[in-house]
Amino acid sequence: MDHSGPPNLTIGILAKRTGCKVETIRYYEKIGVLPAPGRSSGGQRRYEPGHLKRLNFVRRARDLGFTLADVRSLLGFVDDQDRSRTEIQAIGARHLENVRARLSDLRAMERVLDDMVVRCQCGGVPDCPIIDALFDDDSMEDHSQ
Amino acid sequence: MDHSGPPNLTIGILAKRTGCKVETIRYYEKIGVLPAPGRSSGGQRRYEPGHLKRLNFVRRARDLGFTLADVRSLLGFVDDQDRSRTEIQAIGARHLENVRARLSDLRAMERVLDDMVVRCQCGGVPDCPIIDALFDDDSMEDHSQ
DNA sequence: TATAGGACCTGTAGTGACTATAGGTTCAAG
DNA sequence: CTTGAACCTATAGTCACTACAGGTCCTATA
Repeated sequence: MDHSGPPNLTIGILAKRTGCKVETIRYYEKIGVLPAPGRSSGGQRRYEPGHLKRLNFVRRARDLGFTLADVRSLLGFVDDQDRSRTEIQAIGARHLENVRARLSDLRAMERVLDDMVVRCQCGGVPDCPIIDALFDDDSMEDHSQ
Repeated sequence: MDHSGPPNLTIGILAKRTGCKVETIRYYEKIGVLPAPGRSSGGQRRYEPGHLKRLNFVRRARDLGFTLADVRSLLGFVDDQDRSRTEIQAIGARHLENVRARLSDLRAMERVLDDMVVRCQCGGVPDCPIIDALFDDDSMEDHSQ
């Protein structure tokens, strides 16, 4: 009748709830991003709600393209609330810049690729605009920036 | 007075001309993307203009985000001109789709990050919108799409 | 209670596309 | 002939996982 006991969060359930793979969870534990949980008598991992919350944080940050190093920093702020909060903004802003740089690269790629694919009604390699675009010097000289 | 001899393209010059690092060029040779050049009497690589052209192709394709596997395929078309040219377009089109998917992911990231950073005038971790956004469930539920 | 089979365990190796390092050799200018 | 930059090979490291091998545990059903 006592169902207030431990929620018996196995690694598989945690995986399902967070969208992480089981191996990834073990990997996060190994590299110290997720604290080691308790174990069952047979040695299997048994998690608590805090783990779920933290893993969701990690997954979400990763989805946003933060590196694991960034994630570690961000978790540092969570774990040690006394650290400067402006650093949090700095990480966010720095990452936003990264994302915007990648965006502009990708937009340039899209433009060139679209051009290539649309123009490609080629009758063979010697006249293929895709191949040509890659061999010739003009098309991509500085898409970065 | 004979300056029609071999252009003495060393690996360093090739690197400078293509924007590749020396190590990357040796790596491309090892994995078979760039053919092994001749050697000097002392065993150093001496390239010919064809290598420069091919390496430029590889670098440009990589810049456009093609994988090395794609590059290998594309070079296959160059090396064996009898293969179906529709495959070239297929590779281009498939890659364009990839690029567009990455673009839409990045745009979603940008939106969320910008939001986070702009709103972050936080006075500490407990109220930091960046940290909150990562802990709470709502903000990012499906940016992929 | 026995058993089947899914979930779990550890440890290691592989992925992609390089990059870095160590420890040595060659080349070309002065 | 010497100096030092550029080259050589081979190996290990990077990031963020992913996959595999070879085993153990847990639990639902017969």
